[in-house]
Amino acid sequence: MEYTYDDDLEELCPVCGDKVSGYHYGLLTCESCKGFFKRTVQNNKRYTCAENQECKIDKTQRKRCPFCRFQKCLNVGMRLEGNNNNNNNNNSS
DNA sequence: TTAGCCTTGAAC
DNA sequence: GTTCAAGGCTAA
Repeated sequence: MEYTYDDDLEELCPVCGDKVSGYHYGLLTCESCKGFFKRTVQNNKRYTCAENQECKIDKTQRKRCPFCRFQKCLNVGMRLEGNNNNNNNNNSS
């Protein structure tokens, strides 16, 4: 058995770093990001970053910066509707 | 407002 | 008929 989950594990959200529950919106994300992304996009939520929109999204700061969290969601390639955002991510099956 | 769990629908 | 994903609802 190899315990290589020390640096980065494939079973972690590329957004917040929580444990993924499965494929959501085209990416492996956690239930939190799923509900957050849905609530944000489906309700046309509008957040504002108090800094430079470059906050580091972690499991502790993700709740502090919903704007940067949502930004990262799109940055990793999440899409709710037929929104096709051109973004290339390194993901090989 | 965020996270989690449950239910329903679609695809295979 | 079964499996996976998305959506909805509830709880903290």
